[in-house]
Amino acid sequence: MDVTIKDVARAAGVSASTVSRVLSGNPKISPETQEKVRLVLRNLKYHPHAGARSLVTGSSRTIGLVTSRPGAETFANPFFPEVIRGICSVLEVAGYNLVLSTAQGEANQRKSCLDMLRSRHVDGVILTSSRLGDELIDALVSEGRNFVLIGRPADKAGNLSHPAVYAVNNDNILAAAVATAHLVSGGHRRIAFVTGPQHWVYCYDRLQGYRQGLSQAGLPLDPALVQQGNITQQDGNRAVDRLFSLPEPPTAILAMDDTLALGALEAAQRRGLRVPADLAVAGFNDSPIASWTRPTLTTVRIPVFDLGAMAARMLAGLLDGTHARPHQVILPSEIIIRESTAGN
Amino acid sequence: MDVTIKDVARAAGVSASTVSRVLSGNPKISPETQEKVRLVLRNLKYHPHAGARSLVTGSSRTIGLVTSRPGAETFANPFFPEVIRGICSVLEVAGYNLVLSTAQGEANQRKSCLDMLRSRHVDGVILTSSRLGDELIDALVSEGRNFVLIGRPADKAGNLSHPAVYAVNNDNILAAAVATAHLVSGGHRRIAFVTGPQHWVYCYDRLQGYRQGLSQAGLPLDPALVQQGNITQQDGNRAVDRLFSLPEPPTAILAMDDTLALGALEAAQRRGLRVPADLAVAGFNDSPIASWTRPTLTTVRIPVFDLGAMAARMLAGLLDGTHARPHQVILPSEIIIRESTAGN
DNA sequence: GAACTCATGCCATACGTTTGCACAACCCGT
DNA sequence: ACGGGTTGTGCAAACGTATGGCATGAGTTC
Repeated sequence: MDVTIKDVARAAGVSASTVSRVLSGNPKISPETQEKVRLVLRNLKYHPHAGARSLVTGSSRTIGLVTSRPGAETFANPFFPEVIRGICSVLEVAGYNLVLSTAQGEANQRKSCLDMLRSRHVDGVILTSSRLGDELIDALVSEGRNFVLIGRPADKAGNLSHPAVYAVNNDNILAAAVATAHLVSGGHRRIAFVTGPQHWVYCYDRLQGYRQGLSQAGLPLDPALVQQGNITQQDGNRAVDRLFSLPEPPTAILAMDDTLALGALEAAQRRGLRVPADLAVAGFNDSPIASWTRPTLTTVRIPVFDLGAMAARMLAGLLDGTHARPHQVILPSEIIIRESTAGN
Repeated sequence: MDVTIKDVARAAGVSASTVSRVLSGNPKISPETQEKVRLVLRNLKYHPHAGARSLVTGSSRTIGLVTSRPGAETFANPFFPEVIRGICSVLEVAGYNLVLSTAQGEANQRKSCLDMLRSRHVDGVILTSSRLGDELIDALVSEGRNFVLIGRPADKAGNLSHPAVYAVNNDNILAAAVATAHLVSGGHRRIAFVTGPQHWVYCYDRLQGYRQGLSQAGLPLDPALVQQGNITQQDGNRAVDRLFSLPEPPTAILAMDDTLALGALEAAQRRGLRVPADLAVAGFNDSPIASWTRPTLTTVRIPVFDLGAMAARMLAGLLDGTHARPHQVILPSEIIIRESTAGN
């Protein structure tokens, strides 16, 4: 059997409570006793029982991670491992473990997340993305749970919905507007937008940014130029096919994800279009592939590692009571201009 | 406060033990009582306290994941997210949660892994890779822990070390030998091998496969043609630089990872070499980038998702006592021949 | 109607920890 | 010598759950 705090107490000739206090660094224990207990702790290779501890303290030094992005995207671009790396880099020094939800699908994930909190008693949760009118966020708020969102809490109409929710995000609207402006500055007047499911806030926001970019340039929005699908290469292909069956095809495509941009690039070249001469293409995320395509791909770089690290830092601070700071923080993104839009 | 099993018992007019037995599906409870209790469980939104449960049962329906690969590789290729996807796909239906070790560095990870088992009482562990003479494996074996290795347990000399350890792997030796044979069949006689740190078993194995491939073709092994570094693009660059400062440079390069192959490709082209005419290049892993390079990259495809799923399946079976099957399973890999070796 | 079986559900205990409270020992100033 | 404060340590209760053994009562058999 495992060695318990009582075994240590007996071996050290003190009471269990004393051992517990030594463990928790309680200053009211005399140095000699501390030494004595510490020695025994080491000799007996004592390891605290996290379950028992959480039973009485209510906390488990554990936080949950919900990766509510669609599976295809999750592994197609480096978002997922990068954000985890960022989170771990902070959590390691803060002394928390990370529990992953293994659930797939919206309803399952919502259930799984709430379960981590209610049953497994994780101290808090990080969500890696949000939906318009996200029910999980509603539930977490109404239960008063500690959590940080990577993204932005938005209602069904796309407006900021829970202003008190801790969130870390990049300004997707601005980023898409900047990318659109970049294409405009290349002389483009008919710019298409290829996007994913609009229930994802980040998809929605990037579309808003595109619209904003157009209107700032005084360009009309042609609904036929907005192509929506899932976030796969094949959807990128399809978008190009549809766009080029239009009476007046676009001269530039802004895709809300590199995966889509890749698909668009592929389809364009298969059609014999020269990129960027006949069609400019830009993407989002600066995935490693973006610098290997021919032509290389213009894209918006998102600080994914920092997004994760900041979220973890906020959550850890929140739990330790050391974070009274702003509820929402925006990290800067950066447009990386490469050959696929070198049309100036 | 949370609703406990006693609250349910009181509301249902039964004892706590009865509720517990209903929860665990004990057949000695009459159907009527079961219904009554189930109703109250739902009404009161009861959620079991995992900590308390693990305190008495010793198990936590949780398994740990140790990602002992170097950070650079972890996020450069899709190995990490893919293997997690595979693991989760199985664990979700088996009803386990996944705890990630957040530790970095060998010693920390070893400590963190053992800690998950001893303190957090995870029921088992999956290791995503192994070292020659891996001390973590020794420790796990000597403590009699339940774990599955993705890879192969090897001693300092590279020989199979713990034959009873559950492991799932692809045959890296064979795969590298096949890749080497492919290059040989393209007429190459001077084939270089670019590899990573030899303390990783999979690096070591792929080197063995390369040697084996050479000797099967009756070719000598020239130590100068074996370049070792870390697993980054830059190391791929450097390898080419060194290889082409040799009096007799190679006509083909086999890299043990696509990241290295990418770096090699880049450096070769910067030197004005035509690939594959002047230099053939092949990699490992079939990362998405491999089909976007010019020329596209020949590579060995590893069934990463299946590796994860199989490991999870073995571990879950092991814990439920339903797995008496083989201790070591080998999954097939496949060479994907593309332009970068189209030299026949 | 007694003895016996059997299904059903309760009691008590155990799991390993933390923590409020009590208390013993000591020091200090009077 | 005495009261009043410290300082260090132990006692015991609590956290929420699972489970072996036992009590209860109904049904069965002679």
